[in-house]
Amino acid sequence: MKIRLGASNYSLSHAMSQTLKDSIRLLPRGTSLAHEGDQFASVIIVQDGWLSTEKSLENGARQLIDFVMPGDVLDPATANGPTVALSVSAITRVSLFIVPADLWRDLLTENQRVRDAVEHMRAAYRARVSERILRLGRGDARTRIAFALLEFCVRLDALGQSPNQSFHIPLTQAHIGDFVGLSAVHVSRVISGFKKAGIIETDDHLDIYITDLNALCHIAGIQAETLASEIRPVGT
Amino acid sequence: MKIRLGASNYSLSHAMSQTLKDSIRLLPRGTSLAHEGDQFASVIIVQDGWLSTEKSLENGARQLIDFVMPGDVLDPATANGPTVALSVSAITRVSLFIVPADLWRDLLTENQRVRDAVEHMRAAYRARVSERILRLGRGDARTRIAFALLEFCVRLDALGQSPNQSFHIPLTQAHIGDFVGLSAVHVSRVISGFKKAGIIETDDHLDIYITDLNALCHIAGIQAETLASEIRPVGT
DNA sequence: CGGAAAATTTAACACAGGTTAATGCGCCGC
DNA sequence: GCGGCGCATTAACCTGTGTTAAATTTTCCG
Repeated sequence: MKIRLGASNYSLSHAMSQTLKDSIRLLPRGTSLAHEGDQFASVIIVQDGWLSTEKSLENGARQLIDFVMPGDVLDPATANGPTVALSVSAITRVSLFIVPADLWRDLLTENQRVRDAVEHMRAAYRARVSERILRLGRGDARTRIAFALLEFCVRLDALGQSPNQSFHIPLTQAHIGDFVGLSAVHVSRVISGFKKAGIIETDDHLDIYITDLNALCHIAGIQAETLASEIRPVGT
Repeated sequence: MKIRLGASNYSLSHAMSQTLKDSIRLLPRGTSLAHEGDQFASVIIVQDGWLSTEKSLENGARQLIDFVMPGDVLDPATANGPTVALSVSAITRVSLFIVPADLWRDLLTENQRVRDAVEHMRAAYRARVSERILRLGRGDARTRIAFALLEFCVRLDALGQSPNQSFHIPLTQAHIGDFVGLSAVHVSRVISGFKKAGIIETDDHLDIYITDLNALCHIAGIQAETLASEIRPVGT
């Protein structure tokens, strides 16, 4: 059996394949996989579709922590073993592996190539999150949204889903707001502004086409090359 | 030789000890270890003192991404190999190991116990960062600062440096502002408010004593128990 | 096709927190 | 003991974004 990690597929040992067969799942859009505070001692490996991870404040305000895309590994463990700190749900229909923690540990132990791939993806995750924290803490609304769009573009590009800066994101503007810490209303204002300034165009819902990449990078506060090389789940 | 990871010390093989001897450093406060964009292919293991990791926007606004405390491992790698995405500097005098990436990989490969300890610390890191992103995106100033104080308290407690909610942090209010995405002026306003409300007391610079833990947890939007168990680098 | 529900857009108003600047305070070096 | 400097505090004013609500457009589904 093959498993997708990052942009590559990995063959597994026969024994591991047998064990993992049972952990394949196909879930409809909207499925909730875990809630903050749940016990959940597994790792999720997305093969197709998007998941979101999110947390909420007591007043109900929601913050999306990350999107989990095809090839990504989500390990929701905290320092407190099986208790998870975030909620996980399916933004689109997804296919994924749900791999029990001990099995995952075995897999990492037995397969150096997988271990290296996972290390690489984690480095990409940390870099991505650092960029996002910077803009959440210090960027204004335009900076945050511009960066989010560029992040989608780069990550989808690595999946071959963003031919020349045009790509689809399965999100509402409310999702984007919850991701960058803004109200949905303000997201609308900012995106309208980008359209009027000729920086992006949209079809339909959120089929986005970046018409002025340099302007968007400038607003986001990053150079196009830097972005791709730091953040992208696959080497160069 | 022994090395501190999390709250425990680990003995290394003789060969590894010999190799690591050369990587011990003792650096004065203010030393800069790496800058955004540098090439830096090593992992840093702090034995004593605090490091900060930070990033800046083009307009100069600074955001602290994390504090690296004794026993913590900092791996600044991005998806792009040796190019780092953040700046690292010494907030206090620090003693640390600077371990070249390939050596670090060998260490993880050869020593399962170290690997498990590192996994555990990373899970703690991810949980901590998720909590912080939530408050950066959706919390107001009081929530963010209350949470930061609690985070310090819990992390220092795990190091035995926070006897009954009183602890020292080697930071200015400007540091705190850069950490939680607020101006130094507003940090002052909020902290004064906490003092007047009888929630915390301070000596000197930033020797903090949490006098009303429940109130602070309530403002931060977290239960005291949850906080400790998720975030803390050492098991329960 | 039609009607309801969801998502977006726009406008008006409110306020949390930024900015600037002035003041105070403690510490250090000489 | 004195001057200087970094840090904290306080006040006055301003602005970016939230909130609410209403109008419009799109999507969904029978």
